[in-house]
Amino acid sequence: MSPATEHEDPRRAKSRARVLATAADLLREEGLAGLTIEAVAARSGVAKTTIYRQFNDREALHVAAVEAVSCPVEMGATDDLLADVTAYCQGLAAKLRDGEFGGLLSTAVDGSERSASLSAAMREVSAGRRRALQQRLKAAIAAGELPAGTDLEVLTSHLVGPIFYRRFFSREPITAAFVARNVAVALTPLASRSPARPVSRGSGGPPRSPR
Amino acid sequence: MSPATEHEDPRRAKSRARVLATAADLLREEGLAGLTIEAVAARSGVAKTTIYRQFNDREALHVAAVEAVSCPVEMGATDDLLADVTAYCQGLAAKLRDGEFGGLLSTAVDGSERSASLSAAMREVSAGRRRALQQRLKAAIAAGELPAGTDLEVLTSHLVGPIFYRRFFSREPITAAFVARNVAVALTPLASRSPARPVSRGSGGPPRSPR
DNA sequence: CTGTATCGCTACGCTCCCGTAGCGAACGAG
DNA sequence: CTCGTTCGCTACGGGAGCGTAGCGATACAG
Repeated sequence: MSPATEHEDPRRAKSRARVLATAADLLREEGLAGLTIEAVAARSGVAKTTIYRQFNDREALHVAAVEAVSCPVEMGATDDLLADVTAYCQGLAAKLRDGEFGGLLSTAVDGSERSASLSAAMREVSAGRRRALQQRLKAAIAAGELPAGTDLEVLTSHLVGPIFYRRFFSREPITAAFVARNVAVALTPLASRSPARPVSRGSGGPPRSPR
Repeated sequence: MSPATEHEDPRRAKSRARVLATAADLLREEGLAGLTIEAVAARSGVAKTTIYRQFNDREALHVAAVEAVSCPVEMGATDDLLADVTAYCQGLAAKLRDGEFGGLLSTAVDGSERSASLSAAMREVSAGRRRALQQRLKAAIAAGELPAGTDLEVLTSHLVGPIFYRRFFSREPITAAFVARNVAVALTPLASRSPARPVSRGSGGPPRSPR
């Protein structure tokens, strides 16, 4: 936006940080309906006028709040593809479960339906989060851990799609066991059968948390 | 609720139908924020007071609207598992793409985060929609089209999860080609290799609709 | 035909939120 | 130290929406 990273008045930066943090809290606690400029002002201690000086309207604030919580998931790089990907998906599941991320995302889903800028932000945040996964899978192909013709688009969908689906639509608990099974089923038929690791179904997590 | 299906005053039923239809329209067009009793009254022609006589508050109306549009997807029962499931998923994708269903669901995602009753409604609608798919897959196991140990929970997640993920999170277009590839990748490694149908990757839909 | 349920209408008090304006005080940069 | 920016504060007019109350008119049931 501003040409280069110019010196920004620290007061301005501090205000914005507090506003964005408060906005995220409000979205998480009360949903899209709870994000009002007045509520943000009251809770953050930043004056309403000051907020309007940095954000044109509620939507701009929402977009900024979503972008600010991009929430990357770490990706290991061992020689064990299944372990790396499983760890990644477990990390993603954990962030969706109890982080502030899930509550925030749900508001963005509704907002994106009718706001081009929010929709774009969602697309970007989403793509950015999957990038690490994509790269690991590409490396796996290069290393021969996955067949050359593997459809990465579909494979990543299989890995992360079900987690989101459970979290926001079917609303069943995302157990570690489910995530592990999900990854195993997606990868095992593709991976060159390694001799030492049969990847039995249902492995990986606690033996199946009852509820 | 009422003991048996007692005779309901047709006036009451008609009011409710009009209110629910209008509520769905409003949700689709303006999101969760657009669902106000006053707006429903103004657009539906049903008086505000009448609405309050049947729905306690905005949330009750939202729940009822979501339940009313349960939107089942048809499931074929030929002897071709891949074809049946692909058709099902294409139908689901179509409803999410351009039906009123997608816009409605997005509002329910946000609402479910903070409303137990909406969350329950989502769970139920979700489960109901998948039931046909589950049954077809179970029949496939019985018929030997799928191995006995198949994890149905994970498999259905692979089939429908990616479609929802694309629609609401990554916000990429859900092409027929993608759906077809998704189903093929999920089913092919499991299905007993039928002699006549190699299921090449990328098949099934129109050769890849550009946008 | 008669009683009852439901309707639409109007009006009300209340709360919340929007977005803007003008002010003096406080802070950071040079 | 001085200048310019940013801040917090107060105040305002206006618009929506909530949920309730009371009214006569009307459509259904027996």
